[in-house]
Amino acid sequence: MLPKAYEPQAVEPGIYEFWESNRLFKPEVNGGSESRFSIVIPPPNVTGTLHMGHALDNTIQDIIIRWHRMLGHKTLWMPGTDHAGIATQSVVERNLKAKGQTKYDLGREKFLEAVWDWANQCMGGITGQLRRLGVSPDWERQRFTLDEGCSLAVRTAFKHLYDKGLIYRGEYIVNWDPVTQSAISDIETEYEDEDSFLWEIAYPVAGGGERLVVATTRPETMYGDVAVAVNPDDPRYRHLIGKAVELPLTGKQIPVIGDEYVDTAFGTGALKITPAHDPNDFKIGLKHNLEAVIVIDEKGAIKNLDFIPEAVRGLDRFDARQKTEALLESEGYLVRKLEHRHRVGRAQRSGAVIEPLLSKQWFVNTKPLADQALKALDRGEIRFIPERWTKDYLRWMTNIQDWCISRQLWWGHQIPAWHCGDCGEITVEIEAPEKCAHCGSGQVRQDPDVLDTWFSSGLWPFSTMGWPNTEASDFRDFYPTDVLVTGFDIIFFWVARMTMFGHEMTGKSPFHTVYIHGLIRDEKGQKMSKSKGNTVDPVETIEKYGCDGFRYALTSLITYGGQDIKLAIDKIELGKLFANKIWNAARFTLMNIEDVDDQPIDTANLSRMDRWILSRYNTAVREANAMMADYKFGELANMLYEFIWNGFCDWYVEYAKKQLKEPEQAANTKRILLHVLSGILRLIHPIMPFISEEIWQKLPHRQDMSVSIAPYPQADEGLIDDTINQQVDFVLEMVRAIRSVRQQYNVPHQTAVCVTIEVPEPAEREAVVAGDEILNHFVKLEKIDILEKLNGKPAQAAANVVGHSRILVPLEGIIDVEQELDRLGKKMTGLKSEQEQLYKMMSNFEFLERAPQDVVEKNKSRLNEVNKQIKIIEEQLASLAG
RNA sequence: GGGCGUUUAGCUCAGUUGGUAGAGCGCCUGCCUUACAAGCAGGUGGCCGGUGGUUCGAGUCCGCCAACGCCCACCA
Repeated sequence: MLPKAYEPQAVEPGIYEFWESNRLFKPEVNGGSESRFSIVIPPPNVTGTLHMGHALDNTIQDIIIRWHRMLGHKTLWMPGTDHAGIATQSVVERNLKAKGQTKYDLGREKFLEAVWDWANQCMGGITGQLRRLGVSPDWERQRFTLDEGCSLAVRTAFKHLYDKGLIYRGEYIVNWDPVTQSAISDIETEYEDEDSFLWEIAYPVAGGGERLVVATTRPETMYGDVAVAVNPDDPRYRHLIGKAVELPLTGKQIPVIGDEYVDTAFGTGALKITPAHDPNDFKIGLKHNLEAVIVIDEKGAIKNLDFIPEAVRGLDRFDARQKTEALLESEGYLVRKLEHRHRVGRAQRSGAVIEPLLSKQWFVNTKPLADQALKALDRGEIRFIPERWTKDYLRWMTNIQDWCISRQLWWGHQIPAWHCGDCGEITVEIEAPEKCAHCGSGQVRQDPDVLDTWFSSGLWPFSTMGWPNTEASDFRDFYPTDVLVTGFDIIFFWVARMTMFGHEMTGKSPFHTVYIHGLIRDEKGQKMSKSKGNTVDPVETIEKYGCDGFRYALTSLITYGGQDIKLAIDKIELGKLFANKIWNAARFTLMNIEDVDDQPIDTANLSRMDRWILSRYNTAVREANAMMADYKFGELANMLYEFIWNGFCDWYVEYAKKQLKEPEQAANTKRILLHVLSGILRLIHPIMPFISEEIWQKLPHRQDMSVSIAPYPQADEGLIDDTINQQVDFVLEMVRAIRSVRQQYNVPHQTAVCVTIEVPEPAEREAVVAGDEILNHFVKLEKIDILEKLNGKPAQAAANVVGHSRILVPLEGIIDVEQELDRLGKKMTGLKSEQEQLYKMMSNFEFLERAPQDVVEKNKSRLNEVNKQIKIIEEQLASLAG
């Protein structure tokens, strides 16, 4: 006998172990299948911990994967982790710092060993947490972005792109993070408005008392100024173009140049040009052939250069800003300091203010790659769900900028480029070359930089499948993959890179569908973040509520439009209750079908409730498959909840109690209970894998060792019966109406009552007459009179209406006239307003003319019903008054 | 400056070919009915952000406005 309440914590770990040890997540469990289906996991950071975003993302993937596996497809979910360059290296550096060491103390080799140790130590953490989430990737295929195969893929791709001229090395302004001391890409920087100042500084014009006032948000960069630009159409300054101004505090002379870029309306209309520390100035500098003077070093400190005031040299850029301001003020160059709000770029990872810095880096020329991906989008080879993300993807791809891929880190894929010590040329090879390809010198040294983490992530859908070996069996069987599931925040970082690389390296889109889900927010709608301290730990939540309840909650909150999800604790609570409900429905069923035979359901011998539940069940099956195919997971979860709880439990199981006592029905009822329960377990399994498995193991006559490989139910259309549905639903509505009356007068549920039902409509009468046993069972009737027409009026009866029918419950002596008048009066008000609206429509000539016939008919019959109900209530009110 | 999303019952949210509103929680009432009190039954609760339009008919389509949120953009 099953325990009274479902205890997820007690069963979940054992079940996971059962799946894994039986290797049920391997595609080979459906070995003979022609159909293939594959997903690659968005590899979580190897040193990371599972957060709500992962939980949602992986639950969705697991639902899709489990469904396909149960459909019998050869299904692969490729798992793995990401080495996450900056994130991982920073952690190890921080740990070293706690010991008073830096990476330089260890040296590159020893440091990398330390990072590997750390990564290996962490590897089980995140994958263990994924297991706790119940997901079903093929762990035996687990990959790592820095493993041998992925590394080979990275070097191969790099060489391919380099040879094609799509990777180049050059000196440009990059986003420099002074904390990690590395370049980062454009999309790794985030801009936010911050309060600051606009400094106006006077640059004396050479040879005369005139002063040219520039406006800047970054006075500390002035030492790197090489010119002042004004708009050539600006009458205030036009005459100064070609002249020189003095760069305050330095004794330097710099030219005034004319450039249309300068906005005459902003600031003073004069722009200081610092090519080495501002991307726009860099462009202007190139255009005017200006030298770039680097005055801030990689740590963000002012360089030790002789033209810079001694007091400023070596200062951090923000201290230098203050010091410079002070110097300018004391020497009379500072004109004004205005409050100014402007956008400040910060490194996504470290939070440091980005220093635009001129430096030599590796870049991917992305335009040609993006073009291929865009063409594929045009051809419809890839689609986004929800569709609106297509536009974002398209816009970004269309305006794509070259991608800075080199990072001044040690942890990652070291760039497979070797510099020649003799001729200075670069040799790019997949394996380390012995000599320079250009001059044959043996003095070759590998480029010290590593690649952006997203470079290897971009190859993930095929590097994990064995590429560059295009004969690898996984590559042949499972590439391209089918669907990619992720959050919108990494469409540019990852999805775009995968499509670009996919087309370039394999000639194919790496997936045909990109399913984008919303962000998980806290119950107030705030973004969850460690710094805000509002994160909810999925693993803790699972421990507390059970994995299935949690997964149900997440799934039921997913919307068709992919909106962000506010994770309300109520919903998780509900998921837990739902699991318990399933548990108890199973408990009841199993208790009562111990001796069930293994014969098929005798469809020639079905009660009306039998036919009803089989019809509803098959409808649910049909819808479940359709919703799965359409990625409508929220609707799926809610539909199954409704069917299981309100359909199966509330009505069929209750009615089965009666049928089980009747010898001629018991055997078939047991078969039906088992059939529907087995179906429910399979239907719900992709969402709630543990409880469905736990119960599955206890089912009599089951064919499959695990529900995870049992066939997903397919609808038996022959059992879907709209007539029986409507008729039984009508009777159940009547049950509710009678219960309502009973409740109104506090009739104890054990007390049987007499009911008189007036059913003038033939169709309704047919339903009620055929369903009187149902009525009887659900409302404990002492006596039921079903009449076509009431003869006389029963005194002291409480009344209700359903359809065209009148329900009378004679409750002699108990009737409270006041209460009854009030109750019927309320009902009347509602009916009257509905009647009024219906009349209005039915008397509207244009409505009758233009509305579709079925709508007119529907209105007509509803009006009929409303009129009848009003009449009945009027009669009852009259009888009460009399 | 562009673009996107959200605005429906006290709360969290469904509502996809336009036919006048649903769920869960909460609240109120009655029940320990032999699967489940983590439950059962009954009930209360909404001019669907505002405004104009298309239509016989709009939560649902279109325009404008408002609030909140997000993304993108080199104005120093």
